[in-house]
Amino acid sequence: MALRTALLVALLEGESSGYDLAKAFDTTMANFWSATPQQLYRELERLAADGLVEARLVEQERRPTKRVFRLTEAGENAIRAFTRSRPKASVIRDDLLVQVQAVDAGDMTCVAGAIAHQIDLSRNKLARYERRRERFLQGGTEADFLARAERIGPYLALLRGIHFENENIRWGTTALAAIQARSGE
Amino acid sequence: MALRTALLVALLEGESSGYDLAKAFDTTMANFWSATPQQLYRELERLAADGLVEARLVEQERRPTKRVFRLTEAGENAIRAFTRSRPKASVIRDDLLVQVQAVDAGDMTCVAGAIAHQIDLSRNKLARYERRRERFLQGGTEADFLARAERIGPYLALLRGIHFENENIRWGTTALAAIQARSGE
DNA sequence: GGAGCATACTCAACAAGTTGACTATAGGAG
DNA sequence: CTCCTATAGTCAACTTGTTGAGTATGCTCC
Repeated sequence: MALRTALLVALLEGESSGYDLAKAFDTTMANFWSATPQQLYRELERLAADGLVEARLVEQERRPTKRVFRLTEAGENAIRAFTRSRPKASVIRDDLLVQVQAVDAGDMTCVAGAIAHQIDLSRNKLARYERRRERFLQGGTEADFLARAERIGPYLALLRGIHFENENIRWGTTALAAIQARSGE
Repeated sequence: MALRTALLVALLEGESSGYDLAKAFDTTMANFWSATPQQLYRELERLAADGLVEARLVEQERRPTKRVFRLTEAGENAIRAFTRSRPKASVIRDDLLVQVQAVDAGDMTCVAGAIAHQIDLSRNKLARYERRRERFLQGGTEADFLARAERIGPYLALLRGIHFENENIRWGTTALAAIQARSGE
């Protein structure tokens, strides 16, 4: 039942269609919540049935009609209630780390390749995050932003993504060097 | 089908019962793979049915008899094959970050409490990881260990956990300060 | 003018993960 | 002598998450 709240929280950014949410999830929430589009559509149905979101049809000029969803008051209350609950322990499942754990019994070259690839992905993510961060800050300092902005949650969550990807790159570099030294290339 | 490989990799440490694996998962794999005991028992059944692990009963002195599982050659081959496959994108689901994203529309004091709690947990984990690290190094340097150890995978995976928890603490401290400054104390 | 791509979904089937209750043995606390 | 804890599991029901296919509109590219 936790995808529910992740979806509700995503709708804090304003009303949005399932399709848009699916994309937004990829960019803004992907750091701390993964979900496929199918999950979102299904859960939005349920949220609407439970009255936490409201749907309305929007006809568009040169595109298919879409259904946009908006938080109801009940939805906002659910978010408040959620922030008062103890967060469940986070879930992580990372194939790459399983490969690393098994590296000595496996194919070192391939695992090294996988780490290198991961470093690349992290660099790209980091670049996107930094751009997003600059849009938040608009030339000011972080301290300024945190003191004055209307909402700081999305910025703080983004900051975590930045820290995370930085660490990914740092760790990856160390691990890659160690494995390459081993496999004797 | 990826819990399979995580389990096989856990069995690289030596034969072990489902119960032991459940605990080992908590300490050594929990950094990058979460699973409940029930999942492990069920998956071990399947692995045994598929011939990737072998089970045997071990009677004990003052405890219930247990079934210990050991990798078969087929299991070792499966691990090798896995390290050659492209790792699937990692999955993360973190309630705490959802709360942070929603902090402006929620209960700031509670979210701050949740972050503080998380920092505590991370410090504890970190302490445990550092102790494990020292057992690996046995007084030597990291470079030495990485050059000479029989297996470096478990150490590198542990290192990632250490980096991760360090970052957790650093980010949490920043986020906590920002939120507390906001909620006005 | 057909192929592919982006938008905007729906449906069905299956796989994976979670929860709670239950069975047993044995040790120690009070 | 009962309760609590740790070991060592099993079973069933349920919820979530994943995958693949299918529908429909309209744009652009060649």
